[in-house]
Amino acid sequence: MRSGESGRLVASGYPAGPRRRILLKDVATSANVSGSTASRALADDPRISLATRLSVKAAAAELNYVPNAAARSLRMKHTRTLGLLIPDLRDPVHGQVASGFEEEARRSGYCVIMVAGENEPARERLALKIFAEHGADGVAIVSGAISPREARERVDPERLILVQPDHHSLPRREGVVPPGVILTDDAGGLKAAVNHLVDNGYRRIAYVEGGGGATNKVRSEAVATTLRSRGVKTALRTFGAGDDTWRDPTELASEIATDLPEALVCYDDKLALALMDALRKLRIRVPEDIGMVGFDGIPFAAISNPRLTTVATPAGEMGRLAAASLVRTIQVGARLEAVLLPPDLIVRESTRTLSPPTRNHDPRS
Amino acid sequence: MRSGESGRLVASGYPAGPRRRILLKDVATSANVSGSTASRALADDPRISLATRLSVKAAAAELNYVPNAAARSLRMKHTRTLGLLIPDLRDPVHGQVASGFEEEARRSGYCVIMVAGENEPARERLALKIFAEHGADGVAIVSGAISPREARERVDPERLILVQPDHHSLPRREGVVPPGVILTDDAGGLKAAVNHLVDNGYRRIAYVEGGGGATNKVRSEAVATTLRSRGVKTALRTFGAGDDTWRDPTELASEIATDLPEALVCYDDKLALALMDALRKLRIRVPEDIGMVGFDGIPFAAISNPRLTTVATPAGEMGRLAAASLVRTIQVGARLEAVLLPPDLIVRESTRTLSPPTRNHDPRS
DNA sequence: GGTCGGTGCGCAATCGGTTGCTTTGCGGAG
DNA sequence: CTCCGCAAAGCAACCGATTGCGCACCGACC
Repeated sequence: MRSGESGRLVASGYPAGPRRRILLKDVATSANVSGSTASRALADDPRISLATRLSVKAAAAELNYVPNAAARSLRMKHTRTLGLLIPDLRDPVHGQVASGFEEEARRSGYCVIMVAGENEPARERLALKIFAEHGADGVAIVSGAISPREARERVDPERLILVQPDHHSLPRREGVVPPGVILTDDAGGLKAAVNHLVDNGYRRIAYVEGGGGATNKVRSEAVATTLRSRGVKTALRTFGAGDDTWRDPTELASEIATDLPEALVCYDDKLALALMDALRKLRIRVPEDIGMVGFDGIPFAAISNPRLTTVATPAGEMGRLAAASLVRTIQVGARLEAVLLPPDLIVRESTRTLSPPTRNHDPRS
Repeated sequence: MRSGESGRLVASGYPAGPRRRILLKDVATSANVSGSTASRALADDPRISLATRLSVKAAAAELNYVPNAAARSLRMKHTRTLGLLIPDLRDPVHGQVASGFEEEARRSGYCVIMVAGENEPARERLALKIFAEHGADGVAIVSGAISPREARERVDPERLILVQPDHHSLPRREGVVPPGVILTDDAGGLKAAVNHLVDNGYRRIAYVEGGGGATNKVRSEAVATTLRSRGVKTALRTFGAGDDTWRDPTELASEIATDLPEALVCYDDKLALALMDALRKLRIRVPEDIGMVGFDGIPFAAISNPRLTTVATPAGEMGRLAAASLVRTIQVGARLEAVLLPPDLIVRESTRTLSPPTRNHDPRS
């Protein structure tokens, strides 16, 4: 804001009115150099003298120059853009993933195109095509409905990463995780959860299903396996449709109420929370009448009444990791590693403990 | 999948390996026409004969042609891209807005670049610059930290829309809403909430602040005004710092507990829920000892214990509307109107009623 | 047979940066 | 005085799709 500046028109990135957008050429003219020099000056090319660089930059700032990404991308063959395909931005878990992904991408100078796939293969395929058209330098698919195989056919596998905070497309073989995948050790987390229950005297434990996907299967089996390994004789009961449909929590609750287990391990927090609400209507108290364990560690699980014991997964971290991996792959060409993140059992009020819990990870001091 | 096709290489959008990406020219060659004809054929230009159009399209499909958006944008001067600047994807309200926005944009053939501003002016300015570089055809700012004035300086106001589900940048003058803005009638919603409280015998009502922003002021004043208009003598008490900082719910709760009001109207659901949790630790029961009203209508408010009475705003709808308005402006050039959406009071368990509520909007049957 | 009119397509310019190669200019060495 | 070499900056091609303009061709009509 030096005084003495005349009323020279300064255009903004989006010129108001019919004013023409400022081009590199305008900057060049204003700095008395050619377009190529201006380009190199802005890129700090050592072949351009410092004085020239400075004056070009000054001119650019003065004119409020905004480069045209389309033109640059056309020539450069990259867009500094990442595609993020995610089922539902309203879901707390997916919101966390998206947030972490965007944050990390932004930190690395990438911007992200987000599209919601809504768990519909057709939409997901369309999204992937959009990413291709826009030349996304990398793509992350969060809990995709299409198979990893198809995904890898449609997107260069080198530039693709599959993030599965709550969705395992296939039951994994023991310890084998395909490359380019980020997921959590659901089985490990659930093992800790079931151990916690058994350690505290719970015996008649049931699992409540959520959808008929592979994740549900993984979680269900993890509960069963752990129960067996602990020598709990009672056969694991499961509630749920067993198919792809989500049962109405109220209906599910009354089914459960007919022969109350001692504890319920739920597919995820959302289900657990909804179930707690439904059970309350039936005057069934948690944890007095029944124990409750969720999965995901969504924020509200920490302030529900009772506060929910849950297996918390690092959803935000998964998003961040995905973006970071993609960027690294793009920039140094290193192949994406598979990552298996450990979840964390957070013991709260929805399960009673015989003695005070040895570890309480609840971040709410 | 006709038989007889030889093993011709079919490239995908992202060719695996070193295979070159398919260009329009390749399609043209394959269909024995020029590039210009191919372009026109794919655009269904009537000047191209039907037969040619068909054969070009067949070739494009066969080769799995994916147009280069950068090249197209460069020439066409538009990108079919919308920019969405939003504070935090993890927040349930913002997630709803983002979800609605993306969905509607997608329906109209636009894709959206999302960036989180984290309530920091510097990040928001950067985001706006990114949108400009990428040539976003329209921009929506959700609850921006920068002033509407500055926003309109940085983005062509014709292409900008301000969405304020939970953030009023300025206390509005009576009934005057600036153009290009979508917001909710907070005052009206809160009026209904306070009326509900007064109608049901609540008198000593307090407001709990959330941050020191203009929204907080609007809401606080709406409560006060309604209280006065109902002839409730008790002066409105408010809890909160009065400045930009959010108080710790536990701390807030103990302050409230020293002289318990009959009901608390909270800045938003998140605060109300956190407060309910904190009050529970102090053995204060809702609604027996104190009534609770939230604001926003986030999903979890419907299954909290007790279920929260709240002023629900149509966050998803605001997002959808923003995208739709932007698209309409872009396509037909109509100036954006201002929209004031009515919120909806949902009476649940956190406020006791003298008689059964006349209307119960709780969607959970 | 020549010209007119219309249909169907192709040539080449264009969008706005980036970059390989070349040109300019200047100081110092021969 | 000429030549060499290097530093600094410009020319022009290029990225891939779109589009104004013009050309070729064909049947029809005078």
